[in-house]
Amino acid sequence: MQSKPMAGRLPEPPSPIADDGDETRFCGTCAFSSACIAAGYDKPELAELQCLVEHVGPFRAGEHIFRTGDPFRAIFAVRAGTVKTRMVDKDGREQVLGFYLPGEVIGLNAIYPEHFPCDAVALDTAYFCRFSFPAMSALASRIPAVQQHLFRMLSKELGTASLLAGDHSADERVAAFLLDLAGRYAVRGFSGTRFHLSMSRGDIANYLRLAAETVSRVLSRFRSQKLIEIEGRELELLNPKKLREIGQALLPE
Amino acid sequence: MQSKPMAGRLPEPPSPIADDGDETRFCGTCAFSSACIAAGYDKPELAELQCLVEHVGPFRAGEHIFRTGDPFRAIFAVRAGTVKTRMVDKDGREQVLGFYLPGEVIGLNAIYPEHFPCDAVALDTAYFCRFSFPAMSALASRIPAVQQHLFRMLSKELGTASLLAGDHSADERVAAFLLDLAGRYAVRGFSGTRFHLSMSRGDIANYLRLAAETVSRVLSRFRSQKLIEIEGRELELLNPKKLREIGQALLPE
DNA sequence: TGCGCGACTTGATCCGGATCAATGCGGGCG
DNA sequence: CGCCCGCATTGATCCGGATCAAGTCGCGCA
Repeated sequence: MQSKPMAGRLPEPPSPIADDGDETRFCGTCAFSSACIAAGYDKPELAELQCLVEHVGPFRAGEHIFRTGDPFRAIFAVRAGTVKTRMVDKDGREQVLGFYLPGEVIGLNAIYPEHFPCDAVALDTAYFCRFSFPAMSALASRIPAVQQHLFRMLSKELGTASLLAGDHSADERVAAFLLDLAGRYAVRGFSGTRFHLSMSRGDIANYLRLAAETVSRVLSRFRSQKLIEIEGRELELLNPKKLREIGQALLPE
Repeated sequence: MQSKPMAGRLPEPPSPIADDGDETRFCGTCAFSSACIAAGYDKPELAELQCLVEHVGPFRAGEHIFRTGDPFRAIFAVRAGTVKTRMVDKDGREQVLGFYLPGEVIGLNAIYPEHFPCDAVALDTAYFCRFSFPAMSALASRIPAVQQHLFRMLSKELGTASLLAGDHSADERVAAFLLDLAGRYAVRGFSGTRFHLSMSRGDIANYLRLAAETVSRVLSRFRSQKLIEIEGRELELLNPKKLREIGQALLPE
């Protein structure tokens, strides 16, 4: 499915990894980092956060991090790689709910049902930090910053869910999708103009409620209009300004 | 505070009201009720919950409870009436995000941005319980049940956001919408087969990403198929089983 | 009482994107 | 090496729902 870390043919950009490799500190780009900072790196609370986190992985492309119906015990921060979440209805039709990049968190939508309501599937080789949720809750009770951080992550995800709402044209959706990805890479410190699409055209289409052929056509047209350069899954945004005009109805502000 | 719902008697059909009128206890059907019960009705903590809640209203149809950009200070539980939330993009196009019935909570998606990302508009005469969020957070830190309840409400809303995802036919969407409303009324103790649609066809259509004409046509067809009886905004589900078959792809399980 | 307006219904036509189909491409594997 | 399979691109056709257009109903208000 996806080319292995084998550095071969193309001079790929370095694979984004959100791990500074320093065990005594917490990933600087992780979604939890601000909670950690607020708690204070030097305080004993941070040590507790360290205690309840567990590094898991690698998962290979196509492997499940969790499956629909699994009992909810933990949330996961993506340390490296990319994940899609999806629901499969009883007719077997897949519905992609979202893509998650290094530093982002999956599993929050399982708190209420207490079971995962969707699958999480690795799109390439992926590593995670696993946070026991009971321990996390307990910690949140004692450290307001941690509680606040959980509230904010949940609330934030509520906001992004409504991003793909609305009846918008294929052009708008694709442009907004590319800019959304770009922005999320940029905020984690990666390039916001050149990156690798870990997901297939089919996954993008499914996520955007389009047909794979439509996504392919729109990308081709964007390329012929010099808005992007794309070869396979390697993408470069040539004219983000114009893309933003196209996708503005779907983008924040 | 505690302004009693002024006896401005409505000549309307029995409007669902989530307020038992007992000042010393909390609305039995409210979304917060389980948190209160967990805290224990007799314990002093409940008194604190009582303190931080403020009854507001009435709001007349069309009035705003909050507007896009308002600073976030509180969340609101619907005590009576119905609310829609909506975003308006810069072209002035409206996007309905959801409808909220008595006992449900609005404003959770404003925690992260710290400003309301959408408008909340009363669809009929509506009353609310207003919960100061800073006070609520503080209380959550001391009462695990309250914290857990907030987590669950947030997580639950994440789940419902994905209800209208997916590319589904107009029939599926409308059937699922009616059953969703029915289920939400039923869980609050109201009739799950006969109820009033507080929102216009246009609002329903906007929410479901359809045209108003399409919604009208589907409802007419459902009626001719004896699946529902509908007159104006008064609705009765005649064949929920069949509706469930139609809307199954969009419904939980 | 009659007017005017907004909500709703129903019919006719149009179009964006889905679907069907053919081809190219690369990679894994026997 | 050659086969096969899944992903991607591109072209041709089709269809569900949007849009345009009329007409009805109900209600607030002068």
